Amino acid sequence: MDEKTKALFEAQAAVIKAMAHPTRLYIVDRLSKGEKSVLELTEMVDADVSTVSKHLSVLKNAGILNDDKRGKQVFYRLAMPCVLGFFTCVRSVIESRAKGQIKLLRK
Amino acid sequence: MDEKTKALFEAQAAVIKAMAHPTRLYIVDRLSKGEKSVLELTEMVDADVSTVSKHLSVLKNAGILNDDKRGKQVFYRLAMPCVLGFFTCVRSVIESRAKGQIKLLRK
DNA sequence: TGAATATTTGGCAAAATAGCCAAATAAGGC
DNA sequence: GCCTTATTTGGCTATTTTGCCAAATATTCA
Repeated sequence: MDEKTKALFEAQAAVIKAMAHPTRLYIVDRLSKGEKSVLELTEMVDADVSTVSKHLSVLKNAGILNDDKRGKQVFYRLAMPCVLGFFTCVRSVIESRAKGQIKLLRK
Repeated sequence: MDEKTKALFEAQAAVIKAMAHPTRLYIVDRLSKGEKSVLELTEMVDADVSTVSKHLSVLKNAGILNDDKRGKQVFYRLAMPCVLGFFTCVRSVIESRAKGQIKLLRK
């Protein structure tokens, strides 16, 4: 694998890695309904504000979210709605794996 | 966030996590062209066979790949081609972020 | 049976990640 | 300016992930 290809896949993996966390996935899901402030998200997630803030910055740095400061609050919103397509696929992966396991038991 | 929701997002994150590694992403990309043996993939990836084997088992356990033992070899193939849709989105995330940075410089 | 080939597993050390607390920063209202 | 509220950052430890080597396992062939 040449350097250029390696860099390309590293960049792509970095974006996916940003999504690869239950809390961050949940945040993305919530933001699909519209923008939310850090505090609003913190209440939904039930973790320390600093933890949520760090999750948000991971998603923002990956290019998945945008932020918008208004007054004392920072509102985050989905910059790339295409990531919502991940959910459909991931759910079908889980479903398919579950079905496979049932089949295995029946044999 | 109730327990059920938490479990759901953990399961979903686990699948995405399996994709969140440059080598594994590359493997998925290669397998989109058709099945390959562990040795073939190892040559493409340029890492230890044991490392590649472990990456493959991560992808298999996540339900993304299937394996098929024929003789001495084990052939892996894409079980869920929908994950290929990730690439399109991820590339557009990278492109959009790059454009944003250029804009930032011009201001 | 024994050698050769293909793959997986165990174990370990290095690196990356997560999450909490405390402290710093920023904005608004008095 | 000072107090309150909202968010971010620094720092620390615990946990997880990686990737290599060596060893184990499986399969074919002589």
